Amino acid sequence: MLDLDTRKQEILKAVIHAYIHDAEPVGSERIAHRLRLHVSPATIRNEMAALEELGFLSHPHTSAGRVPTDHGYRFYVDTLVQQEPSAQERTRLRRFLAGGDEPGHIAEEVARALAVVTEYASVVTAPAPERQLFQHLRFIPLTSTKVIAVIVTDAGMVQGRAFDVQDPLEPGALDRLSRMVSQRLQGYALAEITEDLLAEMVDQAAWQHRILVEMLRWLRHRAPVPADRRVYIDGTANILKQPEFHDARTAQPVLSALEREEVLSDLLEVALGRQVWVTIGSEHRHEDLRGTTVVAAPYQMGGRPAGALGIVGPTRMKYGKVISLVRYLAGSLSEILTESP
Amino acid sequence: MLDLDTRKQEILKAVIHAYIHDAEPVGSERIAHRLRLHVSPATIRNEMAALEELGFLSHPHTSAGRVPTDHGYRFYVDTLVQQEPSAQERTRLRRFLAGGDEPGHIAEEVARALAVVTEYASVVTAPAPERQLFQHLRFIPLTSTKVIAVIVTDAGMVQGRAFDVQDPLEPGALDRLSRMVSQRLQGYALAEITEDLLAEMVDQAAWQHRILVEMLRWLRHRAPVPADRRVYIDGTANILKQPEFHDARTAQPVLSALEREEVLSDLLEVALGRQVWVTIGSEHRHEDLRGTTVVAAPYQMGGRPAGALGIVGPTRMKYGKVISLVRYLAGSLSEILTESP
DNA sequence: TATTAGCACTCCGCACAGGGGAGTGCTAAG
DNA sequence: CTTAGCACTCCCCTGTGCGGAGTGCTAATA
Repeated sequence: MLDLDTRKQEILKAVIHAYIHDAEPVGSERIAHRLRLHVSPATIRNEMAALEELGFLSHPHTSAGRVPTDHGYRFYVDTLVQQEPSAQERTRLRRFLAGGDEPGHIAEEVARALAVVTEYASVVTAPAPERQLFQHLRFIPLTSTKVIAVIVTDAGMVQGRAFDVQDPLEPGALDRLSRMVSQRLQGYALAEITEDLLAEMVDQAAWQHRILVEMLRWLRHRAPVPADRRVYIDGTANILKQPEFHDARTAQPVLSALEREEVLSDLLEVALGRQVWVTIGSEHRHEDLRGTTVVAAPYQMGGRPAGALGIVGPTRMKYGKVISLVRYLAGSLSEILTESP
Repeated sequence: MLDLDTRKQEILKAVIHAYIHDAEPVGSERIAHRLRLHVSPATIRNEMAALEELGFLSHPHTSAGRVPTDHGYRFYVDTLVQQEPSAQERTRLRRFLAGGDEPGHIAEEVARALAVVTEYASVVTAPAPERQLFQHLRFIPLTSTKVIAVIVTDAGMVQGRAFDVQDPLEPGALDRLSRMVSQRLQGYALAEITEDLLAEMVDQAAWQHRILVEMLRWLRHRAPVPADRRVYIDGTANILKQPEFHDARTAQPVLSALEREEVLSDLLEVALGRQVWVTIGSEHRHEDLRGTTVVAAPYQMGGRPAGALGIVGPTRMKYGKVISLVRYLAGSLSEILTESP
């Protein structure tokens, strides 16, 4: 099943290209014309019938042309597609990325850029803070019973939060505590800071037990803190431009799904171990997305996995362009994040 | 033009209610039935013709029923609509609001709640940090040439950022600087911290000139900083459920517009001075939103204006429900934000 | 003068039929 | 194995006709 002869491959590719191009079932004649093979439409028809038998193409009705199946697209992306982003797209993306000054917003910038360039929807996770390295902690006394804890990571991220302490604290003690914790946690990834690690310190400074415990909980459950593991999405309205989603009742479930953050995280998560990952139509775990294809790629920060970015579009997607673009952008982003902060 | 006799008002109201209910042009017979007035359809027809003359109703074609115009809706919301949220909706909203723990995410929670309850799209600005009061600043030395500045506001918001300093600094000097700036700026709203204010301090500590200037720029242009003046939107997919947006080509421009943050800010900005503000169809400045109605209301934090929230739906909107809901929620949010932090 | 019954008229929406066209699958010949 | 020829299928478009909803007008009524 996996070894199609060259001509079948060529024909499948041609059908897919034609269908991607104008969203209409393609007939044998178009293919015969398009492929500069010296074969007649009848031959093409035979081959197409075979491809249908194999599950790569399908038939809306008797006298219609062929349409690729998810299976066909899968074969296509696995073995047939290969393309680099054009120089034009590269510079366009570069310019987009260069524009962003505030590093906290890089994920949004990337999402916008992807959406504009591809004309599909784009999804980007912000660099995951759990992977960043702890660098510094400082307790700042606010009132006699209120303390602000501020954490700085190696990527320059600053996060803070207020804590209540039961006993009045003198500033000197807080400074000592700050220094102690800072030294102890130096170099750990945020995700690695566990209860045990803090427990050690509690021994040395019993009276601060409560604040340390609360801080730990903050560090770990900080889950929804601004600009955190948030997922940014942009260009969802682009989906409505696709003819397969011209009927709102088809598009509605898709857009609804894309409003749910867990769904988006799921989409990107599968890409984590790989270079680029494509999920096509029925391969989706989430039912409402069965009409779409997602192309996703992870990016790094200082060599460590930091997040992922992707594209959501119709299964009839410009795979060549999108895959190379996503790969390229993930690479660029990794570079930028590794150099700058 | 503004003094419609009572019967015309009743009829207009009935037409609008019927049309809101099932999105189809409404005829004289339906109204005659609905209104328990002892009048015949013919009389209703005469009245409706008059209302059309006055610009409150219109006619898709000769033999169709009547449809409200934007003008008709305007009159309706200005003088005819009045409704309080049902007890059921109140508790439902309360529960939603109670669920949120992290205060940084209140805007998102509210957006979600509004979208779920109304089944339209919702827009919420996060509490604007410019309005919060400066409470504390602390410089934290990272390396000999890198310093983190952390600001704490009265609302408990903590924001930080790294600065490069040209000359190596000793910690004692930084602490003194922290204390000095903290004292000086105490009680100012973030937006009130101007160049002049910092300039004073520069005299007293000439060598820190650069860091103060940079900090000022940070404070003022912090514009796109996480969880900032950001606008959250949710439930955009709900718009596709409305029959008037069943054609994707109608919905696409609307959803595209709602992806642009400036547009959303504009929508909410008009509400700022008022209690609730309704923008109907053609009243919109932004062309792509001419088919929609926006209901928006501002909310306060500790008595000071902090942000706004709103609903975007079709002009054929459940005005009674939505207006009261938005008003109610803005009030609740003000309370919550004023009590808790 | 306001209301109403009656009625002609308009126009939408739908069902139906028929023709053209695109594209297939089969068969038989090269 | 390829291909020309051909019958066949089914979509889609167009035109037609009809029922129904709803209007606007007119004339009669309270």
